[in-house]
Amino acid sequence: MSETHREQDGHEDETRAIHRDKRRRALVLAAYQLIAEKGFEQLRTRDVAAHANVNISTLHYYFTSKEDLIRGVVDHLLEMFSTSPTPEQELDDTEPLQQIRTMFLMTHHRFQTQPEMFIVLSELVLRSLRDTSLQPVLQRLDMGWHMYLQHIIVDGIQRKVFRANIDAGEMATKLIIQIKGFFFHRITQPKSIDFHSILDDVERLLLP
Amino acid sequence: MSETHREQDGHEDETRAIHRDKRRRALVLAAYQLIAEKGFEQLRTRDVAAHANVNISTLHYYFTSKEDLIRGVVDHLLEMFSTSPTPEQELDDTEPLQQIRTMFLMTHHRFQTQPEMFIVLSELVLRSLRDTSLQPVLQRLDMGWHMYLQHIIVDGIQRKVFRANIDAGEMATKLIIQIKGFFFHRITQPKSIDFHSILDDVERLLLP
Amino acid sequence: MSETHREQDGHEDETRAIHRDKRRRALVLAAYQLIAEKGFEQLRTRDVAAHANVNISTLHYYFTSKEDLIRGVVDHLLEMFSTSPTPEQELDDTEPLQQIRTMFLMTHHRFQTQPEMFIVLSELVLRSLRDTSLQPVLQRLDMGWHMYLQHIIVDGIQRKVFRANIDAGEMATKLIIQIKGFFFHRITQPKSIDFHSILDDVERLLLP
Amino acid sequence: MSETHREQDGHEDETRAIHRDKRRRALVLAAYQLIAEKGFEQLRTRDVAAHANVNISTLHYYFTSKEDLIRGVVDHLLEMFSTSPTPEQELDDTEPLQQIRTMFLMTHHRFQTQPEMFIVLSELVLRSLRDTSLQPVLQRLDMGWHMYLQHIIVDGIQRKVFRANIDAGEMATKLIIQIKGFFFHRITQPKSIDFHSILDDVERLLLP
DNA sequence: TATGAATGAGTTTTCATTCAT
DNA sequence: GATGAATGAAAACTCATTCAT
Repeated sequence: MSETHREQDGHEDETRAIHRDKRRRALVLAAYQLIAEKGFEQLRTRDVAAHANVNISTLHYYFTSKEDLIRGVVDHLLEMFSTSPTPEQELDDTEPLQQIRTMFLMTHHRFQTQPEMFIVLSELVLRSLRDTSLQPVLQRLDMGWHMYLQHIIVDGIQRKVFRANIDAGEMATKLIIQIKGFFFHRITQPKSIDFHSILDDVERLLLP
Repeated sequence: MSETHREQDGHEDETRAIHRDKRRRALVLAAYQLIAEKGFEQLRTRDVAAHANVNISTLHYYFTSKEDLIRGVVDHLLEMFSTSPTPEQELDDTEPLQQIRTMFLMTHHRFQTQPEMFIVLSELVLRSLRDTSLQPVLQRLDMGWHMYLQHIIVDGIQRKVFRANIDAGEMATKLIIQIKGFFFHRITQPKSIDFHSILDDVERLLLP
Repeated sequence: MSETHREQDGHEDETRAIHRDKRRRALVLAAYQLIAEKGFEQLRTRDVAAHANVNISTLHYYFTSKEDLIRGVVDHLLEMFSTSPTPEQELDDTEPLQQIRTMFLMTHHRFQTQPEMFIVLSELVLRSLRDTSLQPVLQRLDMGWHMYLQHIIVDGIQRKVFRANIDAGEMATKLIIQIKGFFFHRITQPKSIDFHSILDDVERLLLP
Repeated sequence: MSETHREQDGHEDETRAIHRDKRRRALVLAAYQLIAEKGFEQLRTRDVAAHANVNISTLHYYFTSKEDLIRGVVDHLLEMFSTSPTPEQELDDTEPLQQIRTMFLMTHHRFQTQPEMFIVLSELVLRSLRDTSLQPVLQRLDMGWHMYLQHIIVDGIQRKVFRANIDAGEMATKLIIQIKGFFFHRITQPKSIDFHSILDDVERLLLP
């Protein structure tokens, strides 16, 4: 019987898939924003549903449980982090130092424009202390970042732009620590330091 | 019944005050440990009471509310941070560089022996995003730390041990950021870097 | 779309009726099996639909409500009970004692091969305590059975195979009670007694 | 401190234990009656709490879960069955036949006065098909009954009141089946047969 | 005819808090 | 001081049913 409507079904399936995706996205986004706003401590499925303008049952139609929804948020966050600031294609075009700079500044730009990203990430970091399933996810995120930086640094050493005696892996970690520290410190001391000052130090560490 | 012991009232008051303090401490400690273990998200007053071996009503006898108990935890944490690693008296005795080193190593030592302190602190930092009453508390904590470091750095500059062109306040902030970053990074990447390597960089930033 | 096939409407109606019946049957059967498996307490329309490989909405297209579906199950059960073991046509051919025996053994055979029938029936018996609409249905089922047995017994008495002083109606009830008791006891004590032993007693009650 | 109130505490503890028991009993009784009234299918913790005149939370203060409450009902039912109709002490005093009779009549009397007992028991029997933890409980109940009857029958055979060629164990089972069958049949056919008629048959089976 | 989406009303369970003793 | 008892409000989750297509 479905065969008589095959072409329509195809379209309908597509439309439905899109609709489904939309709703899921809306719910994940609502959850994401509420986590940023209130933390996991005050995250309520009701609020999420309300923010997505759907009934609480609808939330459970798309996500089997609160944890399932949170998994959706984690995926969303990962996606956000993986999008813009890893412009690998430009690796050969630009000077290594400039690349480091760009990366720092892009990250900083995201602090300003999308602070929720870092808040939700921090919430997840603390949560990973209890929820072991988060650990590999966060480690992969760090690793991707680390590898990207290490790559640039190795390149810089080879080009003799950076000091020869740098341990690239260690240095990459140090850069990450600088950024994490800067952000985490910012939460309590929003105006304590200029990000460029950090960047200057970083350059000093890299250049001969 | 207090009437039967009227003469001893003075002593009893004292005893009671001590007892009261003991109970409060026990409850705060239980809460503190549970926050470190499970985070605010999973903090339950019943669990706190159970860990302190008292009835849940007893908890509410000593703390009017859960928030009141958390305030107690904050005070406790502040006390812990203010105790050992601010040996101000030794400021003149020692070399500034050695003081910086000692401070870094003492903090690191606390990471190892009392990781809960940093976990609870992190939980509070995130919580301060919503609970504004925490902000001044955490700012004061940072400030105390900052002033201590700034003091050493100024001293180091005057003694010409440190570079002359250092902005002492900014540098103090940078040191704090290094430590915060190191700790926060540790949660997800426990074995990524040796703390001494960070310390080496810090020295390089300070020395001429 | 039905307009495009207008001429075939007659045939289609038939096909549709058949299809409709198929679907209903599939749903009823799924419900029947799930009641046997999990009881009314755990009967879920979603599970029924899933077992029949249709969408939950499809279930509601064929049955206006859960209760409607259950009515379908009752009808199905009644049909099952009315099919085989009432071979009325053979009544004159066989010896009354043999007929009783056959009936007992056929019922027993159904215990073994289709235990769900008796489980679902028991569930319905208990349900009839609350759902009065079930009462006449179950009473009719019993009555049919009773009349069949009574018929045989009367015949046996007339043929002087059975004792003359038997109250045929009462005896029929007693036989039913034996079977019901045997089955209900079996649920908790599956291996406590051989069915033939019961049958022997029954014969003793009937024969002079 | 508790030592100063030791005697009072003792009394209080006692009073509390009594109170606690009362509440638990009230809740179990409410559940028991609601199961008899509506079956497990319609058993709601809210209704139970309402019937016991307590808040739903109070129910959960005394029973960790609905299943826990049901366990309480099972215990209650077991207690009810174990109380009156096992007058073992009179075993030697009375004639075996009279004992059998008494037992049948007492059971019948309970049918009339406390039909819920048998309804709840039947609900549990069906539930035991899914909840295996009920199986040993119900088996023990049957076994106790069985042993009691077997005991009487053996005694009757020895006293030459009963037929010599009786298999006491089997006969005990048959008697139980008669009673179960009678009860279960009664649900759908309340007025189909006189219990004494069953009893007469039983006597015929036992006596020479 | 069939279904994915959506939901209202309810289900058990939890939890901070209060009360009487 | 301390506690067992009790609870209102809310939590996540469920389920039969409806609706639009």
